[in-house]
Amino acid sequence: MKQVAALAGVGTKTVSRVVNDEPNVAPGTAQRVWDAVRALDYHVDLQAGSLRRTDGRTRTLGLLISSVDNPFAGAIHRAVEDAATERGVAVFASSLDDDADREERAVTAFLQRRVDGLILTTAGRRQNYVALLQDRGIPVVYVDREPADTEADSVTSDNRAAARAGTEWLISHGHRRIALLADRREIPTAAERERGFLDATRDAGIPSAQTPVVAGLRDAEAAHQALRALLESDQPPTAVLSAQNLITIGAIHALRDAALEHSVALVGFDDVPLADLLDPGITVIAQDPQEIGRIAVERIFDRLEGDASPPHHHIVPTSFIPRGSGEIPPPSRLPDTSNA
Amino acid sequence: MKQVAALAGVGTKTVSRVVNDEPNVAPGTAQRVWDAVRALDYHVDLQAGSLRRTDGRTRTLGLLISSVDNPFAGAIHRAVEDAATERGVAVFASSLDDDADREERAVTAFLQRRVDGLILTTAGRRQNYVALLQDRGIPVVYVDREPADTEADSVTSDNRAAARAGTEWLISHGHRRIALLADRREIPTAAERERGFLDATRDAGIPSAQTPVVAGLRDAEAAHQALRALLESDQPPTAVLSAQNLITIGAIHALRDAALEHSVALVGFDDVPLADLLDPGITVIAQDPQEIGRIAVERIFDRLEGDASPPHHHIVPTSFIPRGSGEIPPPSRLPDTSNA
DNA sequence: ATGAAAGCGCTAACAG
DNA sequence: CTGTTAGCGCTTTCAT
Repeated sequence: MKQVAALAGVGTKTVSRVVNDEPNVAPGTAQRVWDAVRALDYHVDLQAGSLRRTDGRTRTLGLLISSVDNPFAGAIHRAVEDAATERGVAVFASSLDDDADREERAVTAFLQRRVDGLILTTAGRRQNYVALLQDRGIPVVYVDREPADTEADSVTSDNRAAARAGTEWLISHGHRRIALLADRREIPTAAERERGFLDATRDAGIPSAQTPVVAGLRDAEAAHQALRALLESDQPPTAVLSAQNLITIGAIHALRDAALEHSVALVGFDDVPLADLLDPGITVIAQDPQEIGRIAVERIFDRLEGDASPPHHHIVPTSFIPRGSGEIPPPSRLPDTSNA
Repeated sequence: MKQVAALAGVGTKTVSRVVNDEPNVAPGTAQRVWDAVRALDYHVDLQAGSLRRTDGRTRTLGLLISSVDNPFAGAIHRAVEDAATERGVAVFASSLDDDADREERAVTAFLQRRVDGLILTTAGRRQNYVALLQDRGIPVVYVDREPADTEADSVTSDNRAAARAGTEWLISHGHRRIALLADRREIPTAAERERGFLDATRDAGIPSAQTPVVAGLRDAEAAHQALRALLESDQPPTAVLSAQNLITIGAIHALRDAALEHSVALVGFDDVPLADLLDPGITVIAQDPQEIGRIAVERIFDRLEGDASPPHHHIVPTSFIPRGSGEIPPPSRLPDTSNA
C-alpha cells in the first residue's frame, strides 16, 4: 500500500480511502490511485485491515457440515457461499464426520482465524463453547441439527413431524410391519426422526414387536447389512423407513440383492440424486438444504448487524415426494408367510 | 495475548513461545501460561501473526471448483480439506459455475485474504494472473482442467485417451452411429474429450455424418433436450457418449422418456451416484477426484517448501466401469430403420 | 530462559 | 479533500 501511495503521489490513507470506496476523495486523485493499484497489481490485505478496523470483522464465515462430500451438505454449502459472497464474505468449510474431536478442532481453527460467524452442525453433545462465542460477539447458527440446550439460533427441518408423516404414509398403504433404519441416537436429528416413527406406529396401534428399529447405522454399508438381516428374519418387514440419505442407499442395495425392491415398500428421509430414475422411483421426505443454508446466513448477518432478539429456531418445511417405492402395498397373503 | 501474559505473570513473547511450541521455555512457566490460556479461553490470532511472521504464511488455501454442490468437485474438496487440515491449513472454497467473472472475483477474494496457495479449476481462458501470483510466491495448481498455456502445475485425468477408450468400447460392441453429448468447447476438458471421441471414430473409419457431436450443453436439462432431438431425428444414434456427469443424467432422462434405455447404448464420463442401481447400470469412465485433490495439495506444499522444479503436469488414471448401459448392442436390423 | 522494543499492513482519529 | 500519527495482535530481533 505504501508503494501504491508513493506511485500515485498520495498518502497511504488516501489509498485506503480509494480502495475501500470511502467518500471525500477528488475524482482525479482516485483515478491516479487506481492507476497505481493496477500498475502494481495491488490487492488490499483484508486481514491487516481487520486488525485495526473498529468492528474487527474479517469478512469470513466458518461452516461445519457433515462432509463437504455429502450432497445434502453440499447444497447447504452452496447456499451459504452464494449469500456470503454477495456480501463480500468468504467461507471456510470443514467436514464433521460426526466426530466430536473434529468438531472441536474445526471450531478452534475457525476461532484462530477470527471468523465473524459460525454455521454449525454438531456431533451432538452439549456445546459448552457456544456461550463463550456469543460473549465475544461471534454469532452461531445451528443447521440441520438443533442441540438440546443452547441459546443459539437454529435452522432445521421438522424431523419428527416429517418422519411421522412418512410412517403414516406407509401405514395408510396397509403396512403393519414396518422397520426403521436409523443413524446413531446421539445425533439429535436421528433421535427426532425415531420419535416421529414411534408416534405414528403407536397411534396406529401397531405393537412395537412389529416395528423393529435398527439405530446406530453410520453408513450405507451398515444399513445394507442391517436390512439384509431383517429381510432374512422370521418376520421380515413389509415396509422400511430409512432415516437418512446414506441409509436409503444402503437399503436400496439390500432390497436389490434380495430382489424385493418391488415387494417391500421404502420411504427415505432426504432426497437422493437420481432417485427418480430408479425402478421403482424412491419415495422420499425431502429437506430443503438450499433454504436451510440461505436462512442460516441471514441469521448470522442479522446478528452481526446487532439483532439481539431471543434465539430463533427456524423450521424449514419438508416436502413429500411419492415416486413408487413408498406406494408398494403389503403382500395380500398373511404377513407371517411373506418371504419373497 | 497481553491478558494471558499478565495473568501468567510473564511477557507476551513467552506466551507466544508457548502457544507456538517454540523451545526454551521452562516447563513450569509453560504450565502457568497454559493455565492462563484456558482460564481466558484464549485463541491465537493467526492473522495477526502472519502479518509479522517472516514467511508471511496465513495457513490458508484457496480452492476454486465447478461448484461445492457438484459430487465430483465435492470429492476433490474433501481430499483437499483432509490433506490441508492435517497440516493446520484451512480452505476457502468457491464455486466457479464456468463463469469467468466469478473466477476473477474468487481469485481476488483469495488474494485479499493472502492465501498461501491456490488450487484452481478455470473457466478456460488464458490466465494472465498466474505468472503474477507465482512471482509473489503463491503457488498455483490447476485441477481437472489443464489450461493451454500456463507455467503452473496441473493435476488432470487423461481426458482424450479416456474418451477415446470409451468410444472404442462402443465401437467394439458394433456401434457405427454414435452421438457425443458434450459441454461447451471453451472448456479445455470438454475439448479434449471431443478430440478423443473423434480419434476413435476416425480410426474406425466411421463417417462423421454418423457421429453427431452436440456441444455447448451446460446442464442436465440441455442434454436431455439435445438427446431427445437426436433420438427423434431420421438417423438416430444407436449409442451415446455423454461427456460429463450432469450431461449423463440428462441423457438418462431422455432415454427413459423414449423408453430406449435398454436399446440405445450409453457410456458416461464421470461416475454418477447410484449409477450401479439404475436399470441398466450406467457404464462410466470414472475419474478419481480424491486422488486429484490429494496430489494437488501435495504439489502446493512441495512448492511452498521451495520446490522450484519446472511445472509438472500430473495425469491421474481413470477407470472404466462396465455396468450394462455401455454393453447394449446396436439393433440387428439395418441401422436406417431403427426407430424404436 | 525471558522480555523490551520495533514493525508487519492497515485503518481510526484527528489535524490541516 | 488530504496527510500524519498511533496502534490493532502478533513475531522478530536482540538484549539480558
